[in-house]
Amino acid sequence: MPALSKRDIIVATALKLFYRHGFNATGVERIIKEAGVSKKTLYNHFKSKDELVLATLRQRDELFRNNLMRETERLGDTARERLLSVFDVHHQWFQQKDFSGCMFINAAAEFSSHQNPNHILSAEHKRLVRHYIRGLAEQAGANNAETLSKQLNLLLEGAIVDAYVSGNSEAAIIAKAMASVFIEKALARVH
Amino acid sequence: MPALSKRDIIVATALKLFYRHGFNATGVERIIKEAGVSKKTLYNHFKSKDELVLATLRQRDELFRNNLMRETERLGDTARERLLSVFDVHHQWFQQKDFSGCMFINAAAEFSSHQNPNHILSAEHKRLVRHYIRGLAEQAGANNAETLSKQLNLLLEGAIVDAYVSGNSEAAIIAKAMASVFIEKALARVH
DNA sequence: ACAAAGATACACCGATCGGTGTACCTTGTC
DNA sequence: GACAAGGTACACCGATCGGTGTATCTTTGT
Repeated sequence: MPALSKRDIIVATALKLFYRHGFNATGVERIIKEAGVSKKTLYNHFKSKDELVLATLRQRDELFRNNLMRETERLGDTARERLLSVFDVHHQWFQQKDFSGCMFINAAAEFSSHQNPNHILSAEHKRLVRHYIRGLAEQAGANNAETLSKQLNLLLEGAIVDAYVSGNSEAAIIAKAMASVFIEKALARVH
Repeated sequence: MPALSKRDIIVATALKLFYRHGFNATGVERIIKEAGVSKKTLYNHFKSKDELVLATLRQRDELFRNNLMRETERLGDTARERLLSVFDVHHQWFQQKDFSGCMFINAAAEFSSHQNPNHILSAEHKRLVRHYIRGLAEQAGANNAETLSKQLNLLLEGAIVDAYVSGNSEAAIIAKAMASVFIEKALARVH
């Protein structure tokens, strides 16, 4: 019994290639070649390339958020600390040599229609990340967890783009320092 | 003598299509069709599609920054005010019905290699926008114009992504409020 | 041992990709 | 009125696109 099903191999390979080279720029021929799988097998598991893209994005969302939550909780002991370690986790991410920006921002760029399932899923991913941050903000006892989560989320997005497009490897550091200002504000005792 | 040369028509048409549908997803066939121009004419002005993409991005950079500077200066009278009106200009941009995010973020997503000329030009565009902001910060007498410009730039990037991917039409408002915190800090009298 | 499931190789499909070659036609200039 | 420049239409190129059909082979459960 294989630890990885053919389907898993296909998704993992497609994920790597889509992330590295883009969606439209990656043909199914290349995916099956690198996955070591026949074209028939791919189309046995997925009705179309577009369905494969969607499955790939779903997988990425799961892997990304699981890693974000695990690492954030490893680096920070309290909810307050964790609001900041979110930025450290992003910083680590930006340093990885295969960092190619946020796959969901990239997907939104290629699938520009807001009705496109891939774009919708990208928005959903962003919503879920922000939801996690809002949870941390609530646990930390923030005055307005909703507002704080929107602020921190915006800083994260900015850092990702700056790190990727401009290659600014300290983007997360700057964003973290900015974040601390709003965290302090939101967690200050109301007097 | 035509007001617009064939070349200008081609670039303008390609700009619209690339921005709306993406680079790889837009074929030259469609461009020449909508531009009302023969394929030979296009390849008479540009050696390849990639060269057309580059020319298109250059044009976009010029148009975007000219508009940004003009509108920013129209909306704010002092340098301090203008540091904030930058966000108002972005807010207006986000409300436009043909808003499809930042063309340079989109380009970086599709041309992922940092050595790719289109990616390099995108980074250069971002650098020039930040340079403009730093100029405003200096005119306003900021303590550390370099730092402030990095902070405001990060907020702008975040707002653009949030407005586009998640369709958050108030992203610029949030970013502006956050920006004011750092502007206040940087312009406070040192005592 | 046997049959069903699933994977394989490979040929093939029409459409589209970026790009070229040819031949004609329009336009402004001297 | 001749000429060159630059435009047009259109056929065509090899390559690749996403996707399918067929026939064979390997694995799997019972």
